[in-house]
Amino acid sequence: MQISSRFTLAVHILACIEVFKDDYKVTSDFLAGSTNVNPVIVRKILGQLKAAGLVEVARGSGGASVPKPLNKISFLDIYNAVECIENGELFHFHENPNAACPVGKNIHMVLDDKLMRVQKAMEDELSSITMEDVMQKTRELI
Amino acid sequence: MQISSRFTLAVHILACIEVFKDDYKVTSDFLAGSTNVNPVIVRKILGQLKAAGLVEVARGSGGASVPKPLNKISFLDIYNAVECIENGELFHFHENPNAACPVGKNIHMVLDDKLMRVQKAMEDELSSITMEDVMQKTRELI
DNA sequence: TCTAGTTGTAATAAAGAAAGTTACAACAAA
DNA sequence: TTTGTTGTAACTTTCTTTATTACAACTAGA
Repeated sequence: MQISSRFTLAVHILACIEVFKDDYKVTSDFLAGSTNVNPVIVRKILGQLKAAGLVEVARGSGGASVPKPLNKISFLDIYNAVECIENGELFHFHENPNAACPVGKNIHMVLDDKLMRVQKAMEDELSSITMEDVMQKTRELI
Repeated sequence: MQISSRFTLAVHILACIEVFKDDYKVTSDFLAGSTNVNPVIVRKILGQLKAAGLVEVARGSGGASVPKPLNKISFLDIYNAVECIENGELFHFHENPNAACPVGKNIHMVLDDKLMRVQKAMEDELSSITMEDVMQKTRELI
């Protein structure tokens, strides 16, 4: 199972806001045009980013902006903002293993810390990448 | 989005085979009892593990066994066996970003290597954990 | 050889998540 | 007041996961 495209979409949106901030009012329709995604979906993601303090959205007049320095916005911040993971756990466990079986009874105790190590390795790497890195490479390529 | 429970299920199944190998014929029904999962699902996962060379399953007479040393079976082996990820990519990208937009045109070039770093960090951690670690802790707890 | 138990697999259903779409009230600036 | 935008609800479509039933193919042992 893959991590949903909301994450790459959110990064794309933040990059767009930054690239076009001086020349355009960056509305959900504008962003929908660049991402090729439905404007309502864009607005939902903007809402999640806003709740996490990663964007500001002008009600009524329209347009989004980024209120923080880009090197303070990590991929982990974005991931946590848009990827609503149950209990914050990356791995989904099969429900109700048989407590009458010595393996079933202990499987959670055995695996939980190991799965958490894997999740943490991924999150650590996510937190090492920022929107500043994205913008640097984007500007190189433009 | 979470990684499907097939992974934890597969680890549970391998642990069961190992714990009960001397005392029981470990059939899909037996495993279904311990995991509390439908026997057909268990057989599907056994099929995937078999295709990856991680178990052997006796056709007809029934029963599964592990043909490799447990320290040679990493979580990454199991993950790759059961988690059928599209193109092997952890992150799902939004389709067809607008090539007429400077951001949309370059978003893949900008993100692909960064996303791969995250995926690799996760896979490296997965490959550092083996079924031997699982069995050691399981035996401690039993 | 026959029987009993098991595997492999197809077909189908049920449930949940993701993404698209339409519609519209609330809002703010000109 | 008009115009364009946001926030959100409601509904749909599509896809994935898991469950379930059914059964042919298979093997060991009686």
